[in-house]
Amino acid sequence: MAQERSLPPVVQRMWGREPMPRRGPRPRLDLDTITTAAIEIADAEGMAAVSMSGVASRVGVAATALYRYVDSKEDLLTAMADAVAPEPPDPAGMHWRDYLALWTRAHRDLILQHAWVLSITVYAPPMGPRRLLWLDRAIAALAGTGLDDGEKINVASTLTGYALTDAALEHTAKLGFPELEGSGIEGASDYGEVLAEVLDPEAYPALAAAVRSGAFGGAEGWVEDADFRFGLDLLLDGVERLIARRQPR
Amino acid sequence: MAQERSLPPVVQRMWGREPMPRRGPRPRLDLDTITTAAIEIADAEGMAAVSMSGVASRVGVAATALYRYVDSKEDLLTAMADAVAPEPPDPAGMHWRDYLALWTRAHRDLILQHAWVLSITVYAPPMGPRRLLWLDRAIAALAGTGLDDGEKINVASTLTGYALTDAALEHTAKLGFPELEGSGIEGASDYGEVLAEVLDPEAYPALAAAVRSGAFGGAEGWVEDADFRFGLDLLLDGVERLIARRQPR
DNA sequence: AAAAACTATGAACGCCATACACAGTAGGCC
DNA sequence: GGCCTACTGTGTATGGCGTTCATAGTTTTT
Repeated sequence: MAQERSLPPVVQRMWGREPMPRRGPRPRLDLDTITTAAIEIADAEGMAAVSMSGVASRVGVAATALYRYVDSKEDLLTAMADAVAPEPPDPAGMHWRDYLALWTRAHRDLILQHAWVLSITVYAPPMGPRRLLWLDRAIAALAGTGLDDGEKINVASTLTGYALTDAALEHTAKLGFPELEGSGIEGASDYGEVLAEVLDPEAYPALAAAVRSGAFGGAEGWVEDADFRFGLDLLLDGVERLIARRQPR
Repeated sequence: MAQERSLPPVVQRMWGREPMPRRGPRPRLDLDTITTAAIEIADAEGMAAVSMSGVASRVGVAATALYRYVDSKEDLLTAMADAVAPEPPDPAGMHWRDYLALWTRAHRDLILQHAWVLSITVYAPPMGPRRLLWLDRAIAALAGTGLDDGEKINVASTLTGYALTDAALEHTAKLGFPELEGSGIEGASDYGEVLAEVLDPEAYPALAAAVRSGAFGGAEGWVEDADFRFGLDLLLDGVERLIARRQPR
């Protein structure tokens, strides 16, 4: 209590609490139109194309005008990361497991549709209204399972992390590896060939064997979504087992 | 086969294949000393302090000299991400579950000790010798479980992602949230208070209830590592169940 | 009508990654 | 031994970036 505790301006604006100035000209913008413009740029041209001046010119102001609404570019990025999230799916009447599977998949698809999210540190605990709504729905879905609130939050965090991980993997698997651009190596199966070329079977016995057996084969035997469902089921099995432990009937 | 397929220079250098020039002056550097210098800077002052000129002046050359060893800063970053990894723990004689728990924990601790890793896209499939060695050990630990190679790799990927997720969470929980710097909000429990202030219980019923019940309490009832072990056990339970399905005896 | 409060602007700063021409160096070859 | 050639590190330069600051302009209050 020794220190003034107030939310930073951006957080307030994220929650729609735009300060209404009593005097002076009306603001021409609000945080929403700014983040929307930034998101459009990121969607179209990638995160690298998002610059303060770029966003500013898209909304029709000078670059420096943005700093009336955002303290730094960092702020803008976190606002973007919240604003991309749509409404979460509705858990009404669904079994927790079905819902969480749907929820995690939707989360992953969301990230894949806006892959630039991966280049923001999404790991920071959510502060914005939309991501918190997702969290709320996940917790709600776990009502009646016997888990305590802390456990519910942990489950949601773990699933969020999994959605991120899988989205990132799928993204690089589809679009190729940035490091290998222009080297003729493009897909996941080529990745395997690279490994085969570089790996010393004595130093990397298990991995070399896996590569030789074609575990990175890619196209052949590829089932849409198989990898995602694999890990997801792993996690949900774990949750189910935890719930069973909490309700031993 | 239509295209020349050759590894990019950095990848070759990561694997110790430094080109030995036949003529001209001997190179004063190699990739290793460069990445070592960069890592020292990142460890001491954070990723933001890693600039080409900074790294260059630390190794005693002009900034542009680095481009003889690295095609771009991106390249340097991926080399760094590989070079921080120490030797993985030795799986000899351990049960797969014990080893993977140890492995994942070591992985997380590694990231926490070099938190700047989180600001690199670590999601790209590993190409460097050290991270691939970690992957090799995880696969090796799963020998004799009846999983096929693809499944083993998926397990390792999922655990890697979990280590990342948890490291990021723990990092921000300890050091506070960058967005809230200078606002008097510092730990995880303050985070809960912020949420309480901002959340509308009607729009966020489950989350608001969790917050009120003190699920973000932080210090009280905090057990070292509890959150990490929670998710890890979730995952390993899932793996165990999968293995049981593969070997139904 | 004047003052006060607030907005957007334009110019400027420092930093960064990177391109390019050049100077210096050292092995290969006659 | 001396030239050629390939290669390394340097210096300079460029364009872009995020951000600061003083200023001009606009609207409300008094």
